Amino acid sequence: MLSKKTKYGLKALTFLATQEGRVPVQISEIAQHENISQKFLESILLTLRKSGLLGSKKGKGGGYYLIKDPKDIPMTTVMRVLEGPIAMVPCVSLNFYEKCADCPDEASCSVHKLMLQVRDSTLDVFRNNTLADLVPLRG
Amino acid sequence: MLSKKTKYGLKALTFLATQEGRVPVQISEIAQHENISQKFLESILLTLRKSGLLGSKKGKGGGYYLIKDPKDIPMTTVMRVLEGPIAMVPCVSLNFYEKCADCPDEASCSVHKLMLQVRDSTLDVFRNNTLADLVPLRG
DNA sequence: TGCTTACTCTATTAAATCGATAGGGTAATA
DNA sequence: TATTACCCTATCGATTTAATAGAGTAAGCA
Repeated sequence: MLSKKTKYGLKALTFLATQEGRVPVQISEIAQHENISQKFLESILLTLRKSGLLGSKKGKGGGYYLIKDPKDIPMTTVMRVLEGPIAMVPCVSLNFYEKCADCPDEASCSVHKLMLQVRDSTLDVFRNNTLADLVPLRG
Repeated sequence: MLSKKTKYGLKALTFLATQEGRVPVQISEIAQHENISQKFLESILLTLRKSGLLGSKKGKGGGYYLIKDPKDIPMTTVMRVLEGPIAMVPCVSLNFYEKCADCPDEASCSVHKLMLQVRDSTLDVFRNNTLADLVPLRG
């Protein structure tokens, strides 16, 4: 299951990507527009800022804004920041690898074999999408 | 994350698929061979039996056995029984569809758009694998 | 019949995670 | 210097997960 944190984070990023230029947008505006609990969104935007995807400006006229062009933000990066590992099992994770305690041999593990394929296909999707691809075309 | 329930279930099914014929295998034997808590495995095997993937035999010489040929058991079925929805979000699920409470329009939802692609690619993997494909070749 | 084996089912538990909320702190700006 | 709006910590209830305990029941065999 995709966590609400990730879901809200994606929506917030998409919303910021639709803004003209890099004008700071207030948390309250994003929260209202996307139907998100404002306080919860605060912590999510904080995470995104710390990861380098967003910048922030304090005081009047402040808010959050994208640092890079949406076209240059691959979904692999976004997903790893928000959701963590892309793989369903640590033993097939590229960035969060961990050996299974119970499994004596990865090469002959049926779960490993299957989950490797899932990881690769999911990774393909995220690599082929940038934040710009998520923005709906305006009619 | 893949739950341990699914992980253990997959290992148990794979183990049963390596057995000659349809001889019942005791829970204790599977648990021991795959390093799984026996009691936990019990409940998993029960689920698999109720879903029609496994048969069971009580009393002496009893145990669990595959009902169908491993080649005829697609991973989509197995995953849905053990893990539930394949989609990461209910609004793109084929078998467990549910509308998002917060999202006014799926067609213009960035999360929906992305997760649809992930679902399709993951589904491809599961459709192209049967239980037989998970069994390691014996050297 | 009676004993053993091994599956069946319910209940309980501890731990972890999730989603949300509360409330004060602090930096920047007009 | 007052206001705005981000920053940070703590807490909380609900849910889920993984595991455990223990009693019940059907099947086979002597």
